[in-house]
Amino acid sequence: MSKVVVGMSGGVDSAVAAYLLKEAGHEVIGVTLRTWEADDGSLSRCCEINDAQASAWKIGIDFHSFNCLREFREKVTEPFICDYIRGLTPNPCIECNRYIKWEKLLHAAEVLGADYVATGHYAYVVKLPNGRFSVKRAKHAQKDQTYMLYKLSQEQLSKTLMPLGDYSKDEVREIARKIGLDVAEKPDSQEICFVPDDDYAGFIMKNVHMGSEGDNSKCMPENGLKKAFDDEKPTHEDSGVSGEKEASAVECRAFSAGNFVDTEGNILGQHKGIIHYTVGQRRGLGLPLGYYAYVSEIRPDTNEVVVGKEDSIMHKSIICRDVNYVGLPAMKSGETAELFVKIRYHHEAKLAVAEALEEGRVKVIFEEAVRAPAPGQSAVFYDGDGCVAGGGIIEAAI
RNA sequence: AGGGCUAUCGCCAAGCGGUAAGGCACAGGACUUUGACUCCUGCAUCCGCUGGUUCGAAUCCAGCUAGCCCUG
Repeated sequence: MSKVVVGMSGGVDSAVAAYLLKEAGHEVIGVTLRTWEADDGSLSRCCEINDAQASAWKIGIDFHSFNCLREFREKVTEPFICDYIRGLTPNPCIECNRYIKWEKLLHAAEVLGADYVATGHYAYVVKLPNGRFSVKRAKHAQKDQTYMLYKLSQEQLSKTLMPLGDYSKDEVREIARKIGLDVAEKPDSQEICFVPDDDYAGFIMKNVHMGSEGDNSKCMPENGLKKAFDDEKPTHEDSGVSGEKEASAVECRAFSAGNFVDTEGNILGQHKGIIHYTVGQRRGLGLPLGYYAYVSEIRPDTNEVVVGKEDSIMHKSIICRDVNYVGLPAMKSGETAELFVKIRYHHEAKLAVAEALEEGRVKVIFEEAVRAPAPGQSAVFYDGDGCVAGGGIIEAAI
């Protein structure tokens, strides 16, 4: 039997996962990662240590907590803020899984002498005939959690167990009740774990460090912003100027009011600042145009939010970058594959053809136009055996 | 200064004497391990103001006020 570190968030799923592994005869150690603690002392919903520890106690396993406060800020929170400032729509859970949960859990496993890490995801880790590891949707899962896991490395997946693959949520709660876990009826988590009040824009305002004495160039997260801007600009390729100065200008504007414009450039009204919007958004625009108006594009360089009718957010193809290959060996430039692609967590995967481009990019052409692909979100590719790859959406076309 | 037109929910807008459609916006809820989308519900006892005609007016009449257009 193996020694397994189980990442325990404080919720039912991970607690039951720990229980099942113990029942299967493994030596199990519960670990909670301290990721985020707000000013008022409240914890992120992903690291409720007291609940996790209580569950571990009940199950009868060792328990440790690891401090990841700094890493979480550097890898999740600050990039999250920077992305919004750049007019993107980040998905912090995906970054967290790759750079915090798995990385720190594996580190914990190393420290504690464990062979595997385990989580409470409703999914399977599978080893394919081609020798690669992939994550596959659980049969009974009403929700497919593999979308959030596409960025995991082969190394990480090779050491991962997901014991809940064969269970439904109801069964998991039933088990939790049976063994007397206090968290058995705890509601499912929702919203961003470090933004419990569902006000992500408020979170950004609170956690961005505004410069003092009129020094606008300092309104940025403590660090990480420079780095974020050194990456190529995703939607506006060659604006010529680059570097910190421009970055600061763009960034400060992201908090200021600007114009809503239509595709012809007509001014339709005033927006509250770029960070409040995401591509595909309809509510909260305050534009009484007589028809449903959606955000079709966010332009950080001019501080404009482009708005249009539904057809303006329908796109037949997208370009992704930093594609991570999971079940599929890395595609060579020019190579194509017919796959199913999901451009957001909810929603079905849609039939598409992926064509590998240069520099880890992939162009995805859908059979039918998809609704509101948002730069910053991820496109995850699937075939019959689960997740084959995925990447960040740079831009939509057509 | 004269002539004409218009004034109905935050915006647009039906209504044409019988007791206020609709769309957008907005609010609340459902859904939801990201942001969104979607879905459901709510949203003018009152029709620029003041009088008048009528059993009865937002709808007809008069005056006033405001805006728009034309003329000098």
